[in-house]
Amino acid sequence: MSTEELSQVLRDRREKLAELIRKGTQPFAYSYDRTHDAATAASSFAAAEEAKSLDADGHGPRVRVAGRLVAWRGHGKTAFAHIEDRGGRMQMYFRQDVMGEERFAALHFLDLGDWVGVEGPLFRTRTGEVTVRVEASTLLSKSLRPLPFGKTEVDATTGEKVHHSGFSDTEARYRQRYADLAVHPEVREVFRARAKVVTEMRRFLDGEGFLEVETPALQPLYGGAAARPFVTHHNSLDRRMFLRIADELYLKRLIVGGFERVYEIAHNFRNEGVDRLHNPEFTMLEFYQAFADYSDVLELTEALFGHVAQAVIGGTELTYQGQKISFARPFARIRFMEALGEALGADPTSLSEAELKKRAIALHVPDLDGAGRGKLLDKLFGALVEPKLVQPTFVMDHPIELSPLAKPHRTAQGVVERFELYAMSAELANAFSELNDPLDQRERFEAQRTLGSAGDDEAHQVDEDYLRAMEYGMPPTGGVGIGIDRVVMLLTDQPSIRDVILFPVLREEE
RNA sequence: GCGCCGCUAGCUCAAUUGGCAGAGCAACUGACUCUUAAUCAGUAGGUUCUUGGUUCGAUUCCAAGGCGGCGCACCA
Repeated sequence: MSTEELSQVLRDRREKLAELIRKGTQPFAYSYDRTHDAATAASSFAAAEEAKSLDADGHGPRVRVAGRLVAWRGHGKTAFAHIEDRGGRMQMYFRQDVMGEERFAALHFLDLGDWVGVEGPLFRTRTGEVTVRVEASTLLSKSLRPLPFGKTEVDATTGEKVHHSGFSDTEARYRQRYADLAVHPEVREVFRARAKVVTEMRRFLDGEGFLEVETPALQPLYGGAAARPFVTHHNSLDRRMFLRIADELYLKRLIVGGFERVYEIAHNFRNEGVDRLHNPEFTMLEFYQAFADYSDVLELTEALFGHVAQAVIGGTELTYQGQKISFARPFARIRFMEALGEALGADPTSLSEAELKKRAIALHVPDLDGAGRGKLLDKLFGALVEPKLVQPTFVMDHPIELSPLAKPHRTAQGVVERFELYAMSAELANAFSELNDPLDQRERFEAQRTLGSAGDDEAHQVDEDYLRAMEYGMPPTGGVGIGIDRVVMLLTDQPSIRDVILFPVLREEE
């Protein structure tokens, strides 16, 4: 793009850059040797005050700090500014009589968004803020495009932060996440919290003796969930391949192989709609424990949630979008059929398929064409019970038709040993006593194949290799999948899954 | 896929019934040696998402399209 085509603000910056280069300044430095970040500088000054080691002018330790220039207030022969680095914000005080005329004049070439390094002693201003009395400043990288900085004011009476202007266009914030992050420290905090969630899940499972593994994202057959896949092609093998919709079947192969406790934090890909709770690419934790059933892994799931909540938000109580939610153990437990029966006013097992369909139609549940008994039960549950599940609730023992990979319930008819954890009316986790009878598994696959040929494009595929693995012998196993993005949404009070994924899927720009 | 809402300066937003497209912040020029939404004076900055239509005249009305948000559907 030629200079003439650029808007005025962009042109100004390029002209400044050209002028800097003419003056012999390197506008894109190679490195900067800093001694402190904003946080360590502030604490070292506080320590010096405590030790009464400030000099006669009130100066504490000398520091070299570096960061992005985020605020500038010029006052003639002095100026105040803030830089922001990993440790927070740090104020700088520039004086012509301290820096000398030439260095002070060079500040004219700085813009908000520039990366700078400064050096000088720390002191406390009249208003009490720890500040660098800048003796020398170095431009580290010139910003050629203005960042959409807002301004924040602290309300004198309430003490609350008031935001002025700023960067609020959601589309631009998702597309230009770098700018969103650059001007919104609170967005950076969300993703720090996300990293902590993942770290703490690992720490918890490692502590329980689980082995972290990696299984294929590129799969010859997809499975482990009911979803449409992304299809791709391997050129040199000339073979169709799928991006995984789940890692479940691979993890259970590893259980067959003798790893008794395994887990994976995996990206799954599902070729489906995008909304507040769904991104086509998302992150799931799955873990499998040999010799355990779903009751055992339910206990483990509760403990894991407790551990993560404690580590990330310091407790089990939180507010999500204005609603108080408690992750204090034990979580509520309801049986799928009982909860549905209560909502229907009739035992769903005693209702015929036609009767169920009539009920669904009466509730204006759409898209019932070709829905079998399992799907009808699921639709009715989704319409009648799910919206009520705001507090963490384990929904137990689902209809067998819905769960082709789960073991039949040891006492109840027509259901499997399965639980899903719900909170804020969204599914957070899904688990079963894993089906380990290869003959039963084959029958379930065949039933899925029938559904598939009847037009259900989410029906499970028959995975012969998985059946072969199970024939070698799979120990009784409990397995759990947890949607990490949704857990992060909850713990960080974010309304959309896009707010916890750095680069969410969007349509093409323009 | 359907419905509703939105798209105007770098950012956040105005614009009467269809009548010269404006403000705050950012930018630029100047003043100012403890400010913090610094202040004060001045200047500049526009493909009003795109295409087409109606009209003497369209940011405004109509049609189609694009992108986004929300809701619905889909997502066991």
